This record gives sequence, structure tokens and C-alpha cells, in this order.
Amino acid sequence: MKGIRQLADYLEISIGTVSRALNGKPDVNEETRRRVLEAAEKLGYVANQSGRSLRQGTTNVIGLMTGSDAQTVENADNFFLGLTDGLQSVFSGHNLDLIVLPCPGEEDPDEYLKRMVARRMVDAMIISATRRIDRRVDFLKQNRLPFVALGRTASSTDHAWVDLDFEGVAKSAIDRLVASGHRSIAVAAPDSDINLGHVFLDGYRRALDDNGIAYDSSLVIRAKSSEQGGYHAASEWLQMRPRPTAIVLIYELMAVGLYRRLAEAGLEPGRDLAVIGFRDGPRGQFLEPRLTSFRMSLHDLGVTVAQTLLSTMPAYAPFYPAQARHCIWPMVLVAGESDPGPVS
Amino acid sequence: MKGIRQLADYLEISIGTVSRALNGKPDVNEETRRRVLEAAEKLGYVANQSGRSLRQGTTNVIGLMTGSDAQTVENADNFFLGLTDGLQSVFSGHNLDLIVLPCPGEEDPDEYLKRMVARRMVDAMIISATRRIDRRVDFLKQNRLPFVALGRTASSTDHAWVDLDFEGVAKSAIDRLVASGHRSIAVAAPDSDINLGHVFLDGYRRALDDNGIAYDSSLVIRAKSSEQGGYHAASEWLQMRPRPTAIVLIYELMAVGLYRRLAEAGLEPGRDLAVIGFRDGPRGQFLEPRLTSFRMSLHDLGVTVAQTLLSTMPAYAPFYPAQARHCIWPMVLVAGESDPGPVS
DNA sequence: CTGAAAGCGCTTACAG
DNA sequence: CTGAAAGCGCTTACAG
Repeated sequence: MKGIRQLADYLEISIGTVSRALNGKPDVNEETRRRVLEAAEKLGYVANQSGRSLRQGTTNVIGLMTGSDAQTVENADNFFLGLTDGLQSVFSGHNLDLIVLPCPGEEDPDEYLKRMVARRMVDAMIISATRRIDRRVDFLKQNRLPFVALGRTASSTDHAWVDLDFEGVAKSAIDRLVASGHRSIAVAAPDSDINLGHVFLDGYRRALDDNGIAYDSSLVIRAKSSEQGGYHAASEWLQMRPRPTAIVLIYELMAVGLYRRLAEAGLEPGRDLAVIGFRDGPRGQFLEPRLTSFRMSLHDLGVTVAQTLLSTMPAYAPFYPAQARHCIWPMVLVAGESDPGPVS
Repeated sequence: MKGIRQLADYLEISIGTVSRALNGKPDVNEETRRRVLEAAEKLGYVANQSGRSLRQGTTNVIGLMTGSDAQTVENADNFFLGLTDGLQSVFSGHNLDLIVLPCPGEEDPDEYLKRMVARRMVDAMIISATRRIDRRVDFLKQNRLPFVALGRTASSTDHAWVDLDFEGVAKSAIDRLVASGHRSIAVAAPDSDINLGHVFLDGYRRALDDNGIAYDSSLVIRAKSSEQGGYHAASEWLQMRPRPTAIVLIYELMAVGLYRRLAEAGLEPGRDLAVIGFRDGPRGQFLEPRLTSFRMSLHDLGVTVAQTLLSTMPAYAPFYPAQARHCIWPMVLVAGESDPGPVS
């Protein structure tokens, strides 16, 4: 089966009627519609996307831009894959397809985004891993392409975004550690300009302040968001004098490397250093002792991201009248055995 | 900047000349070409993909289909992300863009593929996680869409494919364990119909046979390809009488759960059970004791997959004249401390 | 309710 | 070397 022309010839009706029948337009005889649908099914006809796109000016495709640089790959947990499922559960109801656009490691993310937008590959874009100053946001605003950012940015606030509650995480973690007697609490923060690092550190400072503890910048360890980063953070911690009695990690995978480094030094997480991790998941769940971390539903986050995005698109906004433009996604602390009070 | 029309008007030349200049056709005055390129850059013009695709019949996009079902998500390591980088390094040289097409968990993979192909979203497809009988292969062959399968299938052999050397892995692992004195070696195999499970088990049987050891089907543990699966496999092993002295795992992440389950039982990998894992990577690398596993370059694998695919496409085949249609990707054993000889 | 026709943005024979 | 024109496969006013 090639195109709508062949299908129309086969049915001996005009391509206009075929198109209308297929697209569920009301002004089609029900018997005609039935015949068209049946024939399309039988012959395996599906409209060529380029033809539709060119005519309609829309692609019915939503893009999710991710990085594929070494750093992102190293940090690869199931975050995006889990998110995808939630996104698609919303998009599929509108006949929108999700495609993932992995920015090549060598290409500048800003340039890559520009190229994808200019080629009109997608109707809307989901960007992630926002930086403190993120030019992609300005570019998308300027080009009037609907988008939602997964992560806030300091350079713009009036666009649609969804972000994890990094302040809340910092606050819960610090309060809990202080409550069990810790006063010297280190933190492993990203070594890049990614915005979440700033939000997290702000939350950390504020939480310390709330607890009457002075902020000490030497307790902020910069590390990569990977197992390797956690290993590095533990090495840094080992060299501190005096050593903080607790540490809060900002990435799920860091805990794995940190545990390993402590073991190599003959030390034990929980006993020698209280550890609170970030997002709980299979990685941290199988650690011994079990990691105290924060729970969230990736699927539900995906649903919210998708709904937030659609609510900014005129064609879909009516379906989501009450959708907020911004959302800070809560995370719930799940107690493990990795963060008891300090040995006194 | 809207379209080629605007750019042509701006330059006061015809759209045909603009198109030829932009596409590097030889019959364009060099001064004209310079002006066009300059103006396009200045005004940010990039050809609308739908227009090009419709006219040319090609999209200049390659699709990588992945699953996004619970099983795939759970098994999410950085496999696809790492692969992506290698793929793009080849594609970018031909101005081809890679997009990832995540099949929604609820949708049938065969149907999803059909839809994507029928809509003409991509010029070629990379499919992965091939099953023993994989209808996607037949569908793609029948539709004459260029494709490469990452993974073999029993239902077809004459298409392009690249696969990891599961027989070689089984052979190396068994030989090594036997050499250090093991005679009772269990194996954790996937519980699905994924083809690699069959290949791996065939290799396992052959390697046992080579070593004069009888195959015992009760030593084959079926488990999910995740941490949870490894945890489950260890539970199964704990119940065996007599317990095999060694186990070979078919997925990277299984080792994490297996280690955990052993620890819960007061047992130690290496001492109480020799363990050989699959692909080495950050997950297994940080285990204690260090996991014996197999090394490969994901990036190089991506390069080979991309080249294999392009060699099947008439437009790109001339660039890869010597490319084989099939490739079994070797993996090299990296010794850790998880698989010493049995305690006698 | 249906058909004929225009036109979305491009590329590419074809003339000149 | 350049321009004018056709046409890729669709959808959608517009007539009837």
C-alpha cells in the first residue's frame, strides 16, 4: 500500500473523502467511513507523516531531548526510561508520539536544539538537565515552540516547568540528621552548572540555618553524578579533619561508589558515616545497609510533565484547564539503616 | 525566518538556486553559494524536514526502537545511552539524525513498529532485544525498510544483524571455572523468549560438554534481567541441594541483587559462591569483592551497528564496501575476585 | 455527504 | 549557472 491515492482508487471514492473518514470528521456517511476504515486496516494504510505535517503544520510528535555525553551516560539510571512511560500514557490519548532526541556528546546542546526545532521535527519539546543559565529556554520562548523544562533555571521563571523538590529533600535530610544528633553534615553536590545543584545547596544552607548550624563551605564536596562521583566524594570525606558524621548525596548512583570506598577504607556506612541518598530505586535498594533515600513515582512525574506541556499548547490546553504551569514534585523520605545517629 | 521562499526573496534569487546552493550541488556559482549560505546562517534558516521528506522520499532520520515496558526499565543500565554515542558518531558524518523510539509498555512492539514504519518516520530502523521468533524482522524485510537487528533471531538469518558473543562468554566463563576446580556450575538465564537466552544456554551446554560435564537442567535458574532477578536467582540457589559452587550471570545488574541476597544469608560472594557476571560497568565495578565480568566498548559496538546498517542502504553502501552483514561482537574477560576455586 | 482543487515547503528534471 | 514549473502525500475550505 503506498498512499491515500491507492486507497481511494481501490475504494473508488475521492481522496478527500478517504481523508475525512480516516480523520474522524463528522461529515462522512457512516457506511462510507466503515468501508474506508476496513480497507485501510486490510491494506495496512497509514498516512505518510511528511504529507500530513506539511499540510497541517504539525507533526504530532513530541520530542524529549536528552544528553548522550559521557557524563549523562555515566549517570544513566532508569530515570528517562521510567519517565517515558508516564509521558506516553498521556500523549497516546491525543495520538501524539514521543521520540527521544539524544544530543550527541560532541555537539553543543544549544545548537542541537536549534537544528531540531528549525527542521520542524516536533510540535513541542521537553528539555531536561537545565542549567542555571539555560539558553535553550530563551531560544524556545523566542521561537514560540511549546515546551516544558524538567528542571528550573535562574534565567527564566515564566515558562512551563516541572522540577523535583530539591529544597524539600535537603530540608528533610538535614532535619532528620540533626534530630538524631548530627551537627557536622557534608553534602555531595554536582560539579557542573546544572541548576539542581544550586537549588539543593540553597536548601542545604537554609536547613542548616533553621537548625542553628553555621554553613561551612568546606563541607560541600563537588562530585560527578555517578558511582565514580560517590567514590570520589568518599575519598574527599576520608581526608577531612574532623570528618563530618553524616553526608547527604544528590544522586542515586553516588551511594554505590561511596559504599565501596568506605569498605576499602575498612569503614562501614551507617556505623562510621551516616548516609542519606537521593532517589530510591533498585540501585540503592540492594545496598547493605539499606540506604535511606527519597521515593517518588517516575511514572506519575511523567504524567505531570506531559500534562503541563499539553496545557501550554493551544490545541490541547482545553483538555487540561486546571493544569498549573509550574510544579515542584514532592519526594518522600524512606528510612533505611544507613543514617543512624552519630557514635558519641 | 519561515521558509525557503523568504530566504529567496531576501536574496532576490529563485528558490531553486537557494536549494541547490544549500544542498551543495555543483552547478552553483561559488559567489552565489557564499551569499546563500551566509544569509541562511544569518537568518537561521534550516530546511523544513517535512518538505524535504515529502519531495525526496527520505527523512534523513534513523530510528532506534527500544522498549519502555517495566522489564526494560527495570533492566535499564546505560546500554542504549552508551550505544547512542557510537551510532551518532557514524550517522552525523552522513547528516543523518538518530531518534529513539520507545515502544510504550502497553503497546504491542510489532504494532508499534508497523505504525512507525507506515508513517514513514525514519529511513531505517535499528531494532533490539530480538526474540527467538521475531516478527519484526519479517515485517521489515517484507516492507523493504533497511534495518539492522541488535541480536540474532532463530526465525531469520539473512538480514543484517550484530550480536554480542554470548557463546564466547559462556565458553570463557565455564572454562575458567572448570580450570579452577568447579564442576557444578549454575547459570542465571532470562525468563523470557529473548533470543540471547537461547544462545547463551546453548553455549553453556556446549562448554560443559567440552569439559566432560553433564548438563543438568535443574542448574538453570530463570530470572528477570535486573537487580531483583539476581536477588531471586540467589534465593533459588540457596535452596539447591547440593548447591552449585559457581554461577554465571547473563545480565550486568543481576550481580547487585545476588550479592545482596547472599549477604542477607550471611554468605559471601567469592568465598561461598563463585560468581561471574556479564558486562562489566560501573554497577559491577563497585561491588565488593570485585566482580569477574566481560568487557566491551559500547561506543565501538554502536559504530559497528551503524556501519552495518548503512551498508544495507543503497545510498550509503558505497561508503562501507567491506562491511559484513553480520557481526558477533567479542567480549573480553576481566578477572575480579568473585570467582576463586571452590573450597575443598 | 462527496468531489475537485489548492497548497503546505521543498527538490529536481528541464529549458535557456 | 539560473529560473520556472512540476509534484511528493496529504488536509481542508469550497461547491454542489
